[in-house]
Amino acid sequence: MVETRDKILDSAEHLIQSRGFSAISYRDISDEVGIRKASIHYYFPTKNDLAVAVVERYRDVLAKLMAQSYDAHGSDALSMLDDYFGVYLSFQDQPERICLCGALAGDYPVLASDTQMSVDEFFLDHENWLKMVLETGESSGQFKLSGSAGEIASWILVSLQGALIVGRATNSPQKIIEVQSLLRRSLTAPSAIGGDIQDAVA
Amino acid sequence: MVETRDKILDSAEHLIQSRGFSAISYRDISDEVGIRKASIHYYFPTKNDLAVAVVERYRDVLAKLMAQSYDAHGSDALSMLDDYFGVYLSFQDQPERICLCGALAGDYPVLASDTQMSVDEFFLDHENWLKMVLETGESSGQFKLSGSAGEIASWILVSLQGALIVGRATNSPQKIIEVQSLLRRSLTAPSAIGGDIQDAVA
DNA sequence: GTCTATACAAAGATAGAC
DNA sequence: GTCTATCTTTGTATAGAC
Repeated sequence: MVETRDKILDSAEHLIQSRGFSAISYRDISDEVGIRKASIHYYFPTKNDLAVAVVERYRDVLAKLMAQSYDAHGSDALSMLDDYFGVYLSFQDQPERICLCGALAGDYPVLASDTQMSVDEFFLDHENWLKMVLETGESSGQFKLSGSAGEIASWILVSLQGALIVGRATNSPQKIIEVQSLLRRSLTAPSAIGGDIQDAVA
Repeated sequence: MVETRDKILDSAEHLIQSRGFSAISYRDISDEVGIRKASIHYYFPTKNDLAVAVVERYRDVLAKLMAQSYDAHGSDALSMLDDYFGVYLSFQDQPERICLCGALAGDYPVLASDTQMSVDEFFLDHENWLKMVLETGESSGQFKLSGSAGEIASWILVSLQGALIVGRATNSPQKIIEVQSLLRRSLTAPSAIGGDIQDAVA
């Protein structure tokens, strides 16, 4: 049986992803869950309490996914990268939604400080994990890095977050696939293959 | 002398950039401009009217910048690209702000349809201009494209927008410089220079 | 063109019955 | 735990005087 608390979190999560934190209300959530506004306050006294809980749960889900990916193929950086891309690919059949923390980052200055901290840590989690993946791939020879692992990790993150946000506004969900393809290429192709070598040397 | 209408637009613009569209009110603007709420309604009857006007002005400013860049060095793609990067670099000394249309894209589903259209067109303007720059650079040999010009134009746009949004949330304004450096490298370096060639051939 | 005044709806939040 | 009822503030928007 699904707890009321979880239903509230589910509703809040997707409403924030779809409309943004400032634009949603206790009324929106109570309509969806089928309870009264006051009942939400029982679980989450303030809107900020709700925000923190939603982000923490979201962080955990993603952290588990990343940990599982590492367990499954911790020495295969390309597979881990593809697992990470898969998270963003899953937004394709929910074109109204973007990453929860991407959405909250849009409202960042109006969030309470503990919500800000959670969002911040979400991004750092991902950057650190991606950095590990890139270093693994560089060691194994799968990747050829054109900059520091940390910088490229950050680039991957912002590219994908940006693709979700801009892609939603331009009705182009394929942006995510395109970005993934280009990122993959720039990491795996040391370029200058075949006919290009002459140009590179010249 | 600065018109009241322009003061309102100035205030609305930076408030949206800083806090997001849903989070700002006529009161916020009236406080800043020093007039009454009702006076804002004289110029912009509805909040949506205000949003459209702010976006249209912003679009025009950027379109003029891009046109000027083309006039100044229409055959030097690298200079045009650096001009474009300069727009995003200018956010470094205003760390609370992001691109107006990046901010509005975060609220996209709750915007009225004509505001949505303007935001959409803003992004298309930039993609098209970047595509032209990339094609120019490819023709002249300045750039070596690892995908279609359109795809890479989109990638540049989403990378920079993402860098602004995530960079604000992680207090890392240097993300913008890092992304620019990596983008520039991936466009200008056919990689495999010097010692790397052996690896590429192997 | 800017103001005061106000209408009306919606917001977050709390008290207290059940 | 969930409800009804209510408080208080804030929001968008309008009417009409000056």
